[in-house]
Amino acid sequence: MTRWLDPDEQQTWRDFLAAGQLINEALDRQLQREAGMPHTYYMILVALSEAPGRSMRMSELAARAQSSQSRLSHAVARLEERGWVRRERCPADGRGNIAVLTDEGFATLAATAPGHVEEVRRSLFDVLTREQVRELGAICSAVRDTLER
Amino acid sequence: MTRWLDPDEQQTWRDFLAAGQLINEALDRQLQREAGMPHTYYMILVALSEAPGRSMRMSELAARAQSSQSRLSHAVARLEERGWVRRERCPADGRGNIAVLTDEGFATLAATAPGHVEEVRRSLFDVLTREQVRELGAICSAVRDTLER
DNA sequence: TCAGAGTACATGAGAGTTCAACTAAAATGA
DNA sequence: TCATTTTAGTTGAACTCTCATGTACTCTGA
Repeated sequence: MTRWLDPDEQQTWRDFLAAGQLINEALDRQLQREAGMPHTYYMILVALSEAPGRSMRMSELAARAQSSQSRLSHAVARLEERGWVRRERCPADGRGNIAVLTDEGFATLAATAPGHVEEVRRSLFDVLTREQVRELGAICSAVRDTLER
Repeated sequence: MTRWLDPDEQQTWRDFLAAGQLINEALDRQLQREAGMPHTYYMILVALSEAPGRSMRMSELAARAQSSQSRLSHAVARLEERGWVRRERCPADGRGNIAVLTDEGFATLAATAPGHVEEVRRSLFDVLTREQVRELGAICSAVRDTLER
């Protein structure tokens, strides 16, 4: 038997979907405007910028940037065209590729980060109380732990 | 001055993004598998199914299904090809179009809903305590109220 | 009553995503 | 050692989304 959502759950679910979408749209619009890239590309640059040598194997990068391999592959191809990332063959594993954040890529990131953080605050943190932020953290981390296997 | 995220906020933000994406991916995969449509299309069918006469003006439908007008227009075109939705001219306003859920569309929805709800529970509600669900509801509704203007 | 502004929706191009191949290089193991 | 399997990554096609633009209709006010 299907366990349908009761009215409260329905409401929560719809608010959850709406909130998530509103935030993602705000992020995408802001980054598209300021840096001409979608949020998924931004996450890739961030992940690279935090890696030692600002470089990472493609598959690890996909995991860190929450991207599928295929998506990452296409995305890095675009980022490479813009000169923000470069690909090198992996010496240790002939199958591997290493994505490297270029200086230009890093500069773009540095220039874009403040506006992005501002948008993140505006759309999420400024809306919530400290307590709610804490709760949200616990909730999302629980979801993540469960769904990430 | 940029108000950077402190480490806790960083963690919350990343968990938030990851959780949202995991849930959306789970939804999309499930619906693609079971009904051959993305979640956005499903939301359109749901909105229509709840409207009087299972029909709605395009612009109102866009609002209810959290879609841009353009996206909705493309989506309804596809749904029409599959015979799940039909478009009629609006008698009261020559500019308007009315989207109508067909019987086939309704049947598809009815057939798909149980599996979808199951997925929603698996990815969100079953993961959280009652209390967390309550908190999440308040949080998302606050975000929604703020970002929807 | 009619010109101009605004609204409703569609459409086409460009960009991103997904999915299913496909290539090439390890790893496995008999 | 060699055939098989697994892993890493890319690619192309089909699809969706966004953005800008276009078309048709309605509303407004002089």
